[in-house]
Amino acid sequence: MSEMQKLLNLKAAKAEIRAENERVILEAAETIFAQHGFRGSTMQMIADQAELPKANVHYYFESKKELYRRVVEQIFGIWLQAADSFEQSDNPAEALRKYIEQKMEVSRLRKNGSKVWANEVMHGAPIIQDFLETQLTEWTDGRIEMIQKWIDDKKIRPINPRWLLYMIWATTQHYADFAHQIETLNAGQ
Amino acid sequence: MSEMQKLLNLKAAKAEIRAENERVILEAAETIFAQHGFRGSTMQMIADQAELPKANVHYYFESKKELYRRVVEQIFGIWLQAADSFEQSDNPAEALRKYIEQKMEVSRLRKNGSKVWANEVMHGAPIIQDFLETQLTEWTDGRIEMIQKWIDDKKIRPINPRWLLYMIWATTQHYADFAHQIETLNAGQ
DNA sequence: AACACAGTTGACCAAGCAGTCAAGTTTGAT
DNA sequence: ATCAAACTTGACTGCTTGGTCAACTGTGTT
Repeated sequence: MSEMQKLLNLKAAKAEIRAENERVILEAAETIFAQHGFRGSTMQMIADQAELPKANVHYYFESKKELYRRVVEQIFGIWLQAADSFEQSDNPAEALRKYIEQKMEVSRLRKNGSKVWANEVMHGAPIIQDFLETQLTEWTDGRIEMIQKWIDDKKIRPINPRWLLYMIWATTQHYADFAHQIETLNAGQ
Repeated sequence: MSEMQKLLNLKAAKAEIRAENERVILEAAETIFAQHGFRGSTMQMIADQAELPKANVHYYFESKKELYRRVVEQIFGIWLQAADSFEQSDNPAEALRKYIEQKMEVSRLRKNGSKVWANEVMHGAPIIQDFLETQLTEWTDGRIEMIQKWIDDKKIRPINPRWLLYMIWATTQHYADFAHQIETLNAGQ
């Protein structure tokens, strides 16, 4: 084994421990933050959920705020990924269906993430304001242009594209954020 | 002045002070709880917003939980009031239009209340679970029956009535809960 | 003037919490 | 066997915060 190889092996092994622990902690944090909000969550709760001592959580994430930021960033990444499925297409029905399906899928599979996002935005987006202003704004403007083109080409009925997007977000998000209310109401069925 | 009259005057004057202070505190609490969530809000913040000493807030409301419960109950009252506008009607277009208008009005005028409600439900409705199970369930089942009748009478196209209601709630609520995101995205216009 | 009683308020306390620290353990390299 | 470096963890600390309390004020009654 060369010097370089050994060093790389060590680094790789350590990096794996770090990566795995960070993953476990992020997942636990997402669950706890979704259930109790930022202030309602304690580092002890997150540590218990991750089955690690509290001090160990602090070893990997400097502060509660830093951990929260990482959780929100991760969710925004998933959000953007789903957004990609709204791909350039000449067929509005297919493009919209794919996008809505994808959003519903995220709502189902990443319920906790959706809740954390909703919480963050509802409280004025103190952490992710820059995402809203840059990436999300750009993406939205692009899709609005696309929808407008469909309208100009008489492929769909005239509608305010912005409001259409807001309605899709509202309905898909609702199933994650208000899951509890919906489950309670559905229970009698 | 009779004994009785005097006593009533005194009681009325005192009752007014109490009523006014409770009103001021409830309004302040709604604002603070909407901005910071339950755990994120402190009694000191609420007291400052109400322009009263903290001890005075505790004089009128025994505990933070009690104050929060009162805020949420108040919102549910307003919610039910808006729900009344979905009155028995043979005209689906009018009934739905009125209801949606009313819900949008509540979202606009009682933004804080809507946010507190959303927060409460998102965290599993620890305080208002009984409302969901009784009053809200009854109301929902009634409207579903009404919508189903419209469908049976061929007055509207067939649609799952429950999902229609969920969609209305989702979209109207969205404008209150995600106001910040929407304002940010609209800013470029 | 004396009293009763609702309302007001600054000072205080105990519990809970984020974050620290120093003494450990593990692992792979030499 | 020894070392280095990353990782682990129980115990501790200072600060925040919900809630209490006792002294005080204002008002209408006798």
